[in-house]
Amino acid sequence: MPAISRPTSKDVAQEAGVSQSTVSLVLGGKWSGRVSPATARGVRDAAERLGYRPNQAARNLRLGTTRTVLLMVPTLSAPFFGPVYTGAARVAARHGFGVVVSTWPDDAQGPADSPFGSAEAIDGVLASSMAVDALGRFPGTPAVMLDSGPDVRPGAPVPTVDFGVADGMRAIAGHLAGLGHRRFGHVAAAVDQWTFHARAEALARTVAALPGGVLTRDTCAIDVTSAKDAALRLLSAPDPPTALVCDDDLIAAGAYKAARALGLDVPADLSVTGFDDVLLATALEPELTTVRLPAEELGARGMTALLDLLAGRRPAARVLPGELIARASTAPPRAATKGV
Amino acid sequence: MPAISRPTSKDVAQEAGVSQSTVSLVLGGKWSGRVSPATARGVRDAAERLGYRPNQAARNLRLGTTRTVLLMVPTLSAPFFGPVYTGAARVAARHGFGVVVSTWPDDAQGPADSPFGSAEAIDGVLASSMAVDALGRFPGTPAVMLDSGPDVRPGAPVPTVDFGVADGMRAIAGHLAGLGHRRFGHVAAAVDQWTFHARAEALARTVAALPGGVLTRDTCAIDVTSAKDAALRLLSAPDPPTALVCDDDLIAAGAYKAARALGLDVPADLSVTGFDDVLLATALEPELTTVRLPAEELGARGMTALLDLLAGRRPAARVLPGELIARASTAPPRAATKGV
DNA sequence: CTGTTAGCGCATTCAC
DNA sequence: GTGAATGCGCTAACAG
Repeated sequence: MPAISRPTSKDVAQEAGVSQSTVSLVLGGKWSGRVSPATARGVRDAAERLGYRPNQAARNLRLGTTRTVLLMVPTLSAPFFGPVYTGAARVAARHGFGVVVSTWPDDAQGPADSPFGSAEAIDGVLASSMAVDALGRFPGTPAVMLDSGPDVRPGAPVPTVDFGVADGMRAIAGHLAGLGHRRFGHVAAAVDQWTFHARAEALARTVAALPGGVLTRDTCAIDVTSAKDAALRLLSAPDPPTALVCDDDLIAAGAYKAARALGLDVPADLSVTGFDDVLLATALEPELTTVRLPAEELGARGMTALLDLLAGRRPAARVLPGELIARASTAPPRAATKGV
Repeated sequence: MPAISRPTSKDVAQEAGVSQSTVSLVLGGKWSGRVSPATARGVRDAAERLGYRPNQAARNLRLGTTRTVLLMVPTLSAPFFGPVYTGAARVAARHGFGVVVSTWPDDAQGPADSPFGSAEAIDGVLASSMAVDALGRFPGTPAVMLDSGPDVRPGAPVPTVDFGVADGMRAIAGHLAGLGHRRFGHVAAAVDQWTFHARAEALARTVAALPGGVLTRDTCAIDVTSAKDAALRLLSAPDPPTALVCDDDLIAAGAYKAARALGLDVPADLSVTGFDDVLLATALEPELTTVRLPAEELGARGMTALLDLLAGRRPAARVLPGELIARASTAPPRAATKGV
């Protein structure tokens, strides 16, 4: 006795008194002029009556495609990835594709990490903010890397879409320098991702090129408490920085807290900048000067590239510029104001 | 001439000079005492050489299970769902299951909304923060509803896991009342979800039961600007509230902004409370009094319930208590302090 | 217009 | 110990 197995197209065919292929045609929506309206109607009714739902696994096997792509992100707890998904899903939907998300390395550091890799049947993968070798889980699967830096490996590189973080960081430093700042503190994220390395390097170069420019640096995890501590260390140095350049908006929130703990006013006594322009940036007081990264466009462009790849085209690498958003957390340093 | 089709187990068999079933046994890890070590080794080598990856669609079809469940959430842009995923993925991994995420209604409001519903082959669905009829997309699929309120439909209801939001709201109101507040303003989320209806009702009842209690109410979208406007309206009334109870931490951030715009100090002139206890709560200044909702545990319990369901057991509905986290955004009202 | 047939790639019986 | 045969549910040729 079979258990509560779901009805198959065969069952529908039997119920409707037709053959399986007719069912497939009707339910597949391609019966124009091939099946009589009456029969089609009967098939639909039978399917409805039985509560028939096609078996996706069988469909996928037969078709050789799932019209589904996987978006791999390092974590879902960072607000940054929501828009990336939205952008990707939007263009995917336009092409009849679906998007599912998964995290890697697994948010779930359970003892029994999935033994067989991903059980997903997918047509391609979009990997955001991770090293290229993350694709090792999906050898042979068409892939596009997002926010992971250019693929420098020889041979056939994976297409990439990145932000112009170096330019963004230069814009921040230029903005601050224009305000009169010379002593910068970099509150850097202690995260081994391309984007943070690129930010650090761009800032270092820019400050080095600035006459009288001085840069100190401390690192922290991307959370408020850790960021506050790092900012505190930077600010406690003799001859402390007049501007704190933070790798992330959340880190900037920690810098705010450090400033308050030391009785410093932002921006009068200390300028603070963030990066990413997430919701938090305008929730803070004063509102944060930061670099807006077009996260949704990253997802959209990435998906476009992946669909191109699936269609046999080779998309070119792309860089999406960031945009400096000057708000209320930056101002001329006290010394400079005094000096003028 | 076939294109770049991936190698199949048949190819591996040929390469290794054995039969398909031997390949399946070896790669499936169940060859103990059925295949000679030498043969097994040969198979592994051949698979490696060819870069063989089993076809998941075929595997899923044959096995009748995908060991994958879908987590459906309304949006990925809200910080709340990251932990839910983490909790769900953790217990899923422990049972050899994977979790993929999808949003619904689609974040991607593209013109061509996915015509065939989800193309995913899944064993079950975990639906968070949505109405029961969202499950209409997956009729017959085992499902558990999260943070969606009890399933009041007769018959075989869907198992649910919820937060004790009513108790949480009562705790907030009680805390504020204990501080001496009597005039409350509810900055409510204009979102048609069970959790917000429950919050509104609990607050209304509690204030109504409070001698001298007065409640005004305004609604907004869950974003800073909209929340600020709503708070401003509440605060501009004659005889304004001394405490603003916000439906969400982000809304509380908007309330902070409204207070500052009116020259009111939080908490001296105005107490503000949030809900959820997301990262933002401690990024704000002063840190926010709020109710912590165990989001990760919601995911974990939900997945446990779903796995029970898949195993043929019927999990009981569960309610996870919230916890009042009193921080620096609440204090006695001026009038009360003066009165003492 | 409709039914019959074949096979997608895999895991699993059952012979040998 | 290993190979041949079978069928999961579906779609797309091809007959009729």
